[in-house]
Amino acid sequence: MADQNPEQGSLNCFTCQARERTEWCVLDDAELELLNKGRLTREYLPGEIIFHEGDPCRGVFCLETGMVGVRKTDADGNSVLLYLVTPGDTLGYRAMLAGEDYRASAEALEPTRICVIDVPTVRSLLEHNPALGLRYLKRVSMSLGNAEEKILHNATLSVRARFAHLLLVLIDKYGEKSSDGPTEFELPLSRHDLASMIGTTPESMSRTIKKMESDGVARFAGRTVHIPEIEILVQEFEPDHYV
Amino acid sequence: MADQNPEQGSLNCFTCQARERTEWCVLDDAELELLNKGRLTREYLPGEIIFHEGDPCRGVFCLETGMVGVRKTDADGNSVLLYLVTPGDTLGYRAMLAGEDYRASAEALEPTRICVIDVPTVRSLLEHNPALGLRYLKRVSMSLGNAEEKILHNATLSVRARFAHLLLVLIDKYGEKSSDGPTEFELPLSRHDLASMIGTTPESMSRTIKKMESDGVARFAGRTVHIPEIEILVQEFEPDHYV
DNA sequence: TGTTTGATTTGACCATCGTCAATTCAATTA
DNA sequence: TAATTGAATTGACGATGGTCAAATCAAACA
Repeated sequence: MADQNPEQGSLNCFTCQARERTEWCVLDDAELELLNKGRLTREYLPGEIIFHEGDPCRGVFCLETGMVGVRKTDADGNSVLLYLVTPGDTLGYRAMLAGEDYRASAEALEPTRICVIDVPTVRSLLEHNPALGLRYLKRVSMSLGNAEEKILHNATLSVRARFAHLLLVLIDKYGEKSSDGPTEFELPLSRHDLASMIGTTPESMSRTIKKMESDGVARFAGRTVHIPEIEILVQEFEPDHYV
Repeated sequence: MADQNPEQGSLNCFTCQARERTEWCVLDDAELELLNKGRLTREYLPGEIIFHEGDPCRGVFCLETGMVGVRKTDADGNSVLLYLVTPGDTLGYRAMLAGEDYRASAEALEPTRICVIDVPTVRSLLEHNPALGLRYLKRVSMSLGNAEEKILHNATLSVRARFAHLLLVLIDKYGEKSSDGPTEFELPLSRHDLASMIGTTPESMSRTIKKMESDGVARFAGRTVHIPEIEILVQEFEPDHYV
């Protein structure tokens, strides 16, 4: 794990660019001071583990730059990639709020700069500012809604439909927001990780991509994806969706 | 929907038997008064819908007696049964806390008695009592952890292993808590609903049950299940678990 | 430029599981 | 008791998608 490096990025919570996009936006100056004191900045290189499934919760992580993947692995080594965490997102709050050990692990997928806020600080802030709790409640509840949707999708949709859905989500997050017409964007993930996001194997992922190309739904060159018509992708996911 | 029936069950939040097991246990008398005022009791017969996916959130439901199933259904009519809600559980809080419409529907599976607390009341309580928010945070966060685990299980385990796991969960909730030796208990669900809890079809459910019987793992007579040795069931779910 | 290494793709195979249709079972009612 | 109804089971079939092994590709490096 790389050491703290105050040269780049913001020096503290007051000047942090990401703050307005995080839960902390509801804190007043005194509370920000507390937050800042309970804070420690860390840097990770791709592949480095931020926390492991089963580890006791160390606090809440605020991602400043880079990208983190949240994975859950079973005894046989099978795993799913549950979340991609990007700047402005918080990480590790589920375990903290549930009062549990981590039930998933977090790994840097790119060079990543993160602040860790220790458990007592977060707990104290939560106990004194109901608005912060409400913020987290909203976040966790929406996340639960998404997880439940994923359970339904995985149970009822084909690999191809799930992949179409994943592409739409990734476009929404990493691509330009043109709702129709041709779209081009960069996948932030390897084939292996794409596969584990939709609960399938790299082999099936490959074949699905190939089939989609031959059907003219999308073109893949390495991590670059070209989609001639977004609407076609939507119909892959919702067969009865009409324009 | 049956009308309010004050003859049976508790008359108000102060005398409610279930209260100590709910989030409301952190409220003081003044807050309980408010809760009680924002409350309305309803009764439902099996099959009756308490709320529908897409409906605007009406509040938080407290289950006093009976049982409710929370289902999520897609455009093609495929559905999964996400939760079984039993007395002392709360229902519908996810949508309320996320500030969303319901993203699943709730249906009475047995004759059921529920209190509804309207949105403004819950919101007011949450804004003034951080402890209540923390309670809900814990509940939603643990629920999210379980949902994420389910995503992993559905992606990596066979129907049979998932069913073994479901049986263990149901035994833990509805059976006697003997950790070893023979166990007998009543399934609270039809074959169809068992299937939709693990994301499969009634046909596959039937065949899985048949296979488990012929393997001596369990015996099924209608809704009565007899398990000669719990540990065998655990091994179905975790093949490398050792005694 | 050749080599190494890991990612990706392809091929071959087949197990699991979903689908559809028919049958059996069980509970309720005429 | 016979008839009705919906749930559960069984059979037959095939598609989807997983597994394993081999081949190919691409990036980093000597």
